[in-house]
Amino acid sequence: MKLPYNPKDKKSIIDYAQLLKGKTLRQACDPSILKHNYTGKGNFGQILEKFYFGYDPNSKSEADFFEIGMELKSSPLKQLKNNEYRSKERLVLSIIDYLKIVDQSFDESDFWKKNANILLIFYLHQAGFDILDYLIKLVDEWNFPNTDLEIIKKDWQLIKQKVANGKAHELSEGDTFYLGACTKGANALSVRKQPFSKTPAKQRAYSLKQGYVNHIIASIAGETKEVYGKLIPSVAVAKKQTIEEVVISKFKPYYGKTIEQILTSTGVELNTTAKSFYANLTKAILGIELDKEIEEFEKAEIIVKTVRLKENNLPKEDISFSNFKYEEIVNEEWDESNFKDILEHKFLFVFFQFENEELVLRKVKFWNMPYVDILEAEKVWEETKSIVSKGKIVREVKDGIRYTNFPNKSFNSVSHVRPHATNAADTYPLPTKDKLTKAKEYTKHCFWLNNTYVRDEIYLK
DNA sequence: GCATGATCATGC
DNA sequence: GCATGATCATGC
Repeated sequence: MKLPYNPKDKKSIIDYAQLLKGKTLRQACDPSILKHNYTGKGNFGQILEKFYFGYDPNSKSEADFFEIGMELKSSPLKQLKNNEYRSKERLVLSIIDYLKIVDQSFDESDFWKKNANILLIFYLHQAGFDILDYLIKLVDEWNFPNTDLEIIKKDWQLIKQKVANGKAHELSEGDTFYLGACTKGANALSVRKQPFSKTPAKQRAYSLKQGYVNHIIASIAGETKEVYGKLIPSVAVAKKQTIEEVVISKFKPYYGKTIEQILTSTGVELNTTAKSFYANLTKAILGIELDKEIEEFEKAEIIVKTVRLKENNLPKEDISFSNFKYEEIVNEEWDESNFKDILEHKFLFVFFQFENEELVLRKVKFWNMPYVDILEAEKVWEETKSIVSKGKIVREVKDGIRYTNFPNKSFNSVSHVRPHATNAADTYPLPTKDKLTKAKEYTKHCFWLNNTYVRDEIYLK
C-alpha cells in the first residue's frame, strides 16, 4: 500500500499529521475505519496508526517512524469550566524493562531511542462520544528542551538506580520530577520480574507527568484564541543542579529567620493573614512574582505544604487533603483512587517553628511517601471504604455529637479520617443509609496525615 | 496535652 | 457556592 507521506522524510510526516487538526478520525480517515476492532483504553492511538498513518500498531522498542526515529503519541485533553484546555492525564510512554535498564546508559537507553523525538497528537476527550468523533486539537513534534532534559535524565537515573537496588517494586511516581514511573497494566496483577530481587514488581511505564504535559501543550499551541494552559517562569536550574538543590539553596539563607525578617530582606509586602500567605512567601523566597506560578513546580506537580511546629517539634495541626465523596470511594479501587494519586506526588514541606511565640523558618524538605507507608495509607483507605459501604459510619451519638468508626490516629501511624467541612450540615450523600442514624448524607470528611507521622518521618528524618 | 469532632476565613 | 488551608472546642 502506498503511504500518503514519505516515511523517510520528517517534514512530510509532520505535514501529513498536521492535516488532522480540527478533524475527527471519522472525518480524516477512509470509510474502512468503521470496521475497526479496537476496544479498550488505548485504542485511539491504535486506530490512528492503522487507519491514518497506515501501519500496524506495534510494541517494538524502536520508534514508530523508525526510519527517522520519531515516535507517535496521542493523548486526550479536557476542557475546564472557563473553557481553557488542559491535559486530561499523564502521557504514558514505553514500558520500563527492568531487566535491561540496569545495563544501559541514558543516551543508549531504550527510553531515549524511542522517545527522544515525539510526534504529538492531542484530541479533546468528551464523555459519551465515540472515539471516532473526538476532535483533534493540537498536532506537533516535541523535542525536550535542554533544561528539561537535564531533569529527565536525573529522573531516569533514579528509576534505574532503584531497580539496580532491587527495589523495582517500590517505585513511585513521587520519586521523580518530570519523568514518572506510572503503573501500566490491566490490574494489580500485572507484574514483571526484576533483576536484583525475587519480589515481582508492578509493570510500569515511563510517563510525563500531567503538569509537564500541560507545559507541552502550552508550548506547541503557540498564539491561538483558545487557551492551552500557560507558560510560566522558571527558577532556572543550572546544568549540574537538581531542582531540590536550587530550591533549598534559595531557602537556606532564611533558616532561623522570623517571618518579619524574611519579608524585610525579600522586600516583598504580604498580608500575613491572607489565605495565600505561605504560598506567596514561598514565591518571594524563590524570586517568583506573586501572580505567577513556579514552572518547575507546575511541571513536576509538586505539592507545597506548610507546617507550623510547636517547640517540641510536633506539628500544631494534622495535614488535610481534599474531601472524598462517599458515593465515589465505594466504587473505586485503591490503585485508581484519588488518595493514592495524591500520595504518589512529590511534596515540598516548608517547616516553621514557634520560638518564643514567634514563627521562624526551620527548613524546607522535598519528600515523597515511601512504599511501606503507602501500604499503610492503603489500609486506612480500605477501612474507610468498607465502613461507608456497610453504612456503619456512626458509632454512637453523645450530647448531640456523633462519634464515628472511621480510622483514627490509633488505627494507623500514617493517616486518619476526620471531618473537613464548613459545619456538620455541610455534607455529601451516602451510597448506603447510615445504620445507626438513618442519615442519607454525612458531614464531609477527608484523609489527614498524622502530625506525629509528619514529625517522625518527614521533619526529623 | 492530646484526640476527635466541628468550624472558620479566604478566594475563586 | 464551594474548595482549601487553617483553627477551635471539648472531654478524657
